[in-house]
Amino acid sequence: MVNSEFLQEATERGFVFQCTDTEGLDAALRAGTVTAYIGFDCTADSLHVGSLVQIMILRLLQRHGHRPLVLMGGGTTRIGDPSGKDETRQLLTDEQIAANMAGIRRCFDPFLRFGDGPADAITANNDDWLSSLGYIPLLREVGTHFTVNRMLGFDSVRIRLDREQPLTFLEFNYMILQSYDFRELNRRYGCALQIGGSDQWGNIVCGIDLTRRTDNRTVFGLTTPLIATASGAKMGKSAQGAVWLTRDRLSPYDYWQFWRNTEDADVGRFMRLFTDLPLAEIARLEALGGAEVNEAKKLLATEATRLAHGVEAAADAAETARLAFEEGEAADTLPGVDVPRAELEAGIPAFRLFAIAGLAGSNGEARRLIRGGGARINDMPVKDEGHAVTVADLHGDAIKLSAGRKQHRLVRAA
RNA sequence: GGAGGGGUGCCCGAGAGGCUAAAGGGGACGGACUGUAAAUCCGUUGGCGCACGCCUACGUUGGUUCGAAUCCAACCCCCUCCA
Repeated sequence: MVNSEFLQEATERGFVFQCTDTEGLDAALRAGTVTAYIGFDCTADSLHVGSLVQIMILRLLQRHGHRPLVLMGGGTTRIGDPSGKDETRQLLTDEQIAANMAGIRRCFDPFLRFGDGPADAITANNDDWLSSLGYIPLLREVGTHFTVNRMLGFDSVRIRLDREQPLTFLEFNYMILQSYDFRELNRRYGCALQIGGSDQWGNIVCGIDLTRRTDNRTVFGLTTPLIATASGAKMGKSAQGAVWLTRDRLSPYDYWQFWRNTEDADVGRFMRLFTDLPLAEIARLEALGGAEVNEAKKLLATEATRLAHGVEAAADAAETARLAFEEGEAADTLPGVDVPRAELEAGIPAFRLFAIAGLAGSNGEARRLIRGGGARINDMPVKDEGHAVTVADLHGDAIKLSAGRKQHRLVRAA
């Protein structure tokens, strides 16, 4: 039985997969402010919804008065975490890592409050301590606490070995460095909890052991479940590709659409994980049957978009979608592209325009889209892929392009 | 260091001189049916203003051939066993 508000709500909302010591953690959470960290790889310059569970649990932690610590893996990204990957990752240059880190850091701003207060979120970069480690001193000081016997038993290692995929010695050391991180964060910030995806279990447990053995301090680990859709697909793909959290990668409108298209069976679960809506209200919405779940999906979409992009962008996205799908009108807030007026006056072949608008990845793909009957201009099906689109097609100041029933773009003359 | 096996499109995986832009599956996209859902069925799935045609692509670089993903050589990488 858990009594701390945070752990209780985290459990009810579906954030908890495993915990190293539920009672101990619960007691610590009740005793005072707990600092908890999650590490983020700097392998891309933005985060997508695959990391949203981690971000949301930090947010929940902060809502309950505890302190989130975002650890940027500036150092560990130079190694590459083998967990959950069946192939060695391409090594990144230090410049790429630095650039990625800056991009990722920005993703947290809408979700967490950073500052100097007791429950304000803070960031750290493990490159600050990992890069200056000396090999021999590290082996002597930390290496003695790890047995190869045990390391070989970890899933991240075992999976590679079983699949006969290579695991380099570089990657093999990842868990040692992550363990070092936990101990270091405990020393520097009093961090007592590491949270991570379920594939991080082994790495987290190692860190707990190391901290106990060398510092005689008790720290805790908590993992979140892997989030898949009800039909079993990995979550986080949209027609445009990955569902990024930043608007320069994916517009708030498309972000809203991603949530709007949630499968029926996932609505309740996703609302619990990805919105701040009260559990009682979610329970009510979840009970809606048949086509009524669409109301719940709209709320899910608007709430999730509000968290990532703000109230205004969320309301705009909801209204844009309402006009497009319920009134059949093209709101001028639909994502769009500008095309030089002169080109439009000269006439642009339809297939070309769909590619320019980003509704097709290449001219050829656009041609196929048109041949397949999935392309519309101003809601009129396109029959001729080479048909010249001109200023005469402007409705108001824009041309509405549609790929399929769901993807719409506006083309404006500039 | 030695012996054997292997590197194919987004992924898995077949192909073993021309019929191969490369079977099959998955994924993705489009169509039908719906509720902007799922399931199902159908279609599409390298690039190019794409009827013809040209270009790029079966680890890399060369070679043999009228013709190579397929044969040869060297190299790189991976796996297994031995040392």
